[in-house]
This record gives sequence, structure tokens and C-alpha cells, in this order.
Amino acid sequence: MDDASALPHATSPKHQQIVRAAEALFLAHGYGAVSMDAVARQAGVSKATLYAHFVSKDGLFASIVADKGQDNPVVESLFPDTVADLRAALREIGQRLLRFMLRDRTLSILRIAIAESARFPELGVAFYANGPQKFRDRFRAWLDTLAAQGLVETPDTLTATYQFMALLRSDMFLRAGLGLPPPPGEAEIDATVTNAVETWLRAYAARA
Amino acid sequence: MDDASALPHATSPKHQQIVRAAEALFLAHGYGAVSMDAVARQAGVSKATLYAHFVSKDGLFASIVADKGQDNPVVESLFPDTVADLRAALREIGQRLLRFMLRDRTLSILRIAIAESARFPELGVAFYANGPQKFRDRFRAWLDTLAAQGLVETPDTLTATYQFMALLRSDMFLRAGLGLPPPPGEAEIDATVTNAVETWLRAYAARA
DNA sequence: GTCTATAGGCCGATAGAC
DNA sequence: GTCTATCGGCCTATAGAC
Repeated sequence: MDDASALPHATSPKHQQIVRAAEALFLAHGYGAVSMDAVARQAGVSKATLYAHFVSKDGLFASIVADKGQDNPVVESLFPDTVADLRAALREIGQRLLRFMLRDRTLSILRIAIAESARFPELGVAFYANGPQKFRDRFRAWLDTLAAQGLVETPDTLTATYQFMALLRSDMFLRAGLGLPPPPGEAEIDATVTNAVETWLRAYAARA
Repeated sequence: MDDASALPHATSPKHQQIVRAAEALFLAHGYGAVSMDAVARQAGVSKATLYAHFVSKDGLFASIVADKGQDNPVVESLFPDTVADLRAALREIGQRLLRFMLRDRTLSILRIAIAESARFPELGVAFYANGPQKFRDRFRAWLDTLAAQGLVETPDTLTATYQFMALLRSDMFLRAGLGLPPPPGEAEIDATVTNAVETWLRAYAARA
């Protein structure tokens, strides 16, 4: 997003101050509610300096949000080639994914992406590609290896993947996205994962 | 929200023009992106008239959104006391609910509720209560009667309800909420409903 | 590169005539 | 009740000194 030939280098201390401040403010309050004055104040620089590093508010916002969602719960060790206990493996994956989806940071990015999807269509695309799509592809590939080993039975591992993710979200993801109190507790998360895994296994576990 | 003793009557023609204009603009563009000038222009009244009917922009927005989400797909005839074909009944309910959730109007309201849930916390509560919660309660009551008849088997009809709704949403609800192209097609909706019903039946249909 | 100071515009909200 | 006209403020963005 930056023009490296004209704009200061991204490793400059003030640049990083600006990025940190903008990230915190945009994620917390959204695009419209954050002014460039507020970003400059929080970053401890003048507005002119801010505009020396980023061409516009749009540009600043886009460069901030474009780099988000890079972290995700896809850890290779979660998807072992050989599985002794399918139920336990699914629970571990489910716990990891659901807790990631319910993190404040994840929900903040989701809210921004949904709220500004009309003004910045690429936001929705980036969020989906970096988050759900990345997990979906990795999980589906894992299911394919399990299917080849006869551990799961389905002609459609893509649908099985979508359903696993949907069962995990249950209604907690919607409720958390809407900011409904109370926030999900440990017990509720554990129970949702267990229920999701049991229902999914009834549909897709090999009938021995 | 209005002070009936000081503000013009809600049945006034100009009042309705304002409400219609504000509803269209807020749902299409969100709270921050819509100015009172724009509402007045689209309604064909002056800004002073607008402020004679609504005390502030916040008040206008709240009174608009508070009345949304009253329509929902809960139709009593969808939940018959006796069910000859459980699969067919679930498919009919699923088709109805999923198509409702994917309507432009529903998604617009959802986006607004999520985007402005920080500034207007009651928005998220109202959306959830008028939409998902209403369907959830009605569907669960229906499942209870089916369980009493031995058609479904579960000690936890609430979880079974959440899972049915989640399986229907699959990932289409998230994708549509993020505005990702292309919008869901007929074939995709039909297939998602079928897959949801089949997976749910494997988990909860009585083993006869 | 960074600052102070400000241009120029749009915003929400109101005053006052009719 | 409805209008025209306008206020004061905050916004994005920039000019000019250092």
C-alpha cells in the first residue's frame, strides 16, 4: 500500500508508533469513529507526520487491516498423519479453533470486516481467505487422508468440513459477534466442542 | 423513543417519509455513513422538519432499527403436532429458515447490529431476541413434542436446536455477511439444507 | 521528517420567519 | 409544522517553518 520511493521507511520508530496506535483504535472503534487526530494523538506524533507516512485515512486503514488475520489456529502438529483416537483429535482441533474464533481480537476484526465490507470489499475477502478458508483447506486435506485410511466415511469431505466448523460455532459465534452478554464461559465452550464432535462423528465416523 | 406530547404524530405523512428514507439509507450504508442532510434530502423535507420529528440522529436511528426484525420465518403451520415424514418436515423448515437468513434485508440488519453493537448495545440484543431466539424457542418446543412421540432421541433438545440452526448456516451465512461474491445460489441453498438435515437426522433420529 | 497552524468542507443541530 | 439560513465544531488534508 505504501509508495516506498516517496514515503518514509516502514521500520522507522514513528511509523511503528502510528501502526500500533491505528491498529488499536480501528479495531476497538471502527473506521468511522476514529479520527486522524485521535491516531496522531495516541501515536504521539503530529498529524502532518502521520500524513507523511500514509497517504490518506483510507490508505492507513487498508494497510492496517490487510495485515490482520495472518495468525490463525492452523498448526501442523494438530493434523497428524495417523490418528489413534479420532474423537480426541477432533476435540483438540475443535477446542483450538473455537477458542480462536471467540478471542476478542478475532471478533474485533470480524466486526470491522462486516461493518466496512460495503466501503472496503477487499476486507471481507481478506478476512475469509486468511481465516476460515485457510482452516477449511487444511482440515479438509486432513479428512481426505483419514478417508483414505477408512477412518471417516463420506464422498464429500468439503461438506463434512463446513459442518464441523458450523457445529463448533453453534450460536456462540453469532452471540459473541453481536456483543451479547454474558461472554461465553469455559464450561459452555467445552460443552459445545463435545456436542459438535459427537454429532459430527455420528454422521461421518466409519461404521467399523 | 418519541415524546408524544411534544413531537408530531407518527401517522403524519412527512413522518412516514422520514422513516422510509432513514430506514433505506441506514440499512444500506450504516449509521456513520448516513448524514441527516442525506435523510432530509431523500425524504423530501427540510432538516428542521426532520428534527421536529426526531430529537437527534441517535434517536432516529434507534427508533428505526428497534422496529426491524419483527418479521421472521416462524409460521405455526410449519410445526405440525403430528409428523408423518420427519425428513420432509425438517427440509421444509430448513428451506424456509435458511432463505430467510440469506435475504438482503436480514443480512443488512445483521450487519448494522454487529457494526453498531458497541455504540448501541441494545441493537444486538433486539436482533437476537426477535430473530434467532424466537425461532430457537419455537423449534425446540416442537422437538420436545417429537421426542415425547419417540420420533427423535436426545436428552438435550436445546443443543439439538442450536446444531440444526448451525448446520443450516454452514458457512454461507458468514460469507454472505462479509459480502463475499458470488451470492448463494439456489442449488447451493438446496444442497446445504439437504446436507444439514441428513447430518442432523444421523445424530438425533430415533433408531426405531 | 517533524512540527505548528490553518485551510476548506461537511456535520449535527438550531434560530427565526411564515 | 415547515421552511431557509446559519452557527459552531470537528473532520481530512496541507502549507510553510525548521
